[in-house]
Amino acid sequence: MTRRDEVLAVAEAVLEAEGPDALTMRRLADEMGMQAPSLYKHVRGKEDIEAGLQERALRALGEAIAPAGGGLLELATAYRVWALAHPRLYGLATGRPLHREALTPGLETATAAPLLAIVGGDEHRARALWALVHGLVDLEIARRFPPGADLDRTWRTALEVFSRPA
Amino acid sequence: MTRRDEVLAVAEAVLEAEGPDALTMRRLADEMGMQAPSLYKHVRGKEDIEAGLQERALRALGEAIAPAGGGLLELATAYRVWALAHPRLYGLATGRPLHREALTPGLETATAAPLLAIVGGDEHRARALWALVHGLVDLEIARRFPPGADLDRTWRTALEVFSRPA
DNA sequence: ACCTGAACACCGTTCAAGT
DNA sequence: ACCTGAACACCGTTCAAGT
Repeated sequence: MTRRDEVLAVAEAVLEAEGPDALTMRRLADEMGMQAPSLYKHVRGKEDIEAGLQERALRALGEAIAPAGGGLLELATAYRVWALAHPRLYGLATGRPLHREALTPGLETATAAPLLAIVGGDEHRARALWALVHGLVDLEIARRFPPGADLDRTWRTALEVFSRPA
Repeated sequence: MTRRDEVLAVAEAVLEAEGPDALTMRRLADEMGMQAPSLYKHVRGKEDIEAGLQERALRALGEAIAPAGGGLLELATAYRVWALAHPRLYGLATGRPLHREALTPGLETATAAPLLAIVGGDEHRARALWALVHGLVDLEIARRFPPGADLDRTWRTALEVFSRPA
């Protein structure tokens, strides 16, 4: 556990518990018992922290959906459950451009592998499926569906459309 | 054109041209030839400005997709074109909770009407379609698809899945 | 190698005061 | 009714200085 990883762990906890506004350099420093300028000895800046959180998010999401049994429903459910359990982290990893240059090579592909596998290796269908699942999760996290909407049913309907054979 | 609407028009222009970080009270005041505290005579605060921008976004998006001919492809294309032309405004209106209490009554429903119509009035299918289209647009705006991805083809594939009869 | 205090150029917002 | 200057409690980041 390097000092940088400690910063990232604290950052993830603060982000998830109190939201992006609470994720400030001064707050992280405080949490680690140091002054804000000292953070820059362990981390390049706030962008660097966000890049690190994206890496952690992809890794965790990938692990969450990988062991899901072969079915589309299982995969989608695992995706949904993880995203709803880590909404801010999920948003950080999908709602803005990836810091790809800072990512462990192959991580992006590895995370997406279960999606690709379930559509038989067709990358276009995999992207369409990703968009569907991401859209559902994103709108649910942002509470953008109408207040009374039955989201379980929305998910079921959406997945039925996708599982219908070509 | 009330003074509040002037603020919103300036805010939209700044947001779309330079991104959310440029959207500051001081910048807006400057653009209008006044000091930052004076803005509070025309607008309740930054939240109020964001609520006003959401209203403008929904109205404009609704107008953009309403006249699209009956086809799913036309509707989805109009949605995509508008969103890509106003990416930050689109994000403001879909990437965070709606300030529903500040919205013109019926606007949310009116904006969604074309989506609902095209699936024959089935609200669950309408939400699934919205999630799909939103997911595609959101990931495209955030440049989250792999660098070389053929997004036109992704859209085509996604819409084919949806148009297949039940 | 790691940490500090002071500083710089910013934020959103409040408030007394002016016209 | 509208605008201002000063102020408050914040930001991210740099830098000289200490150990």
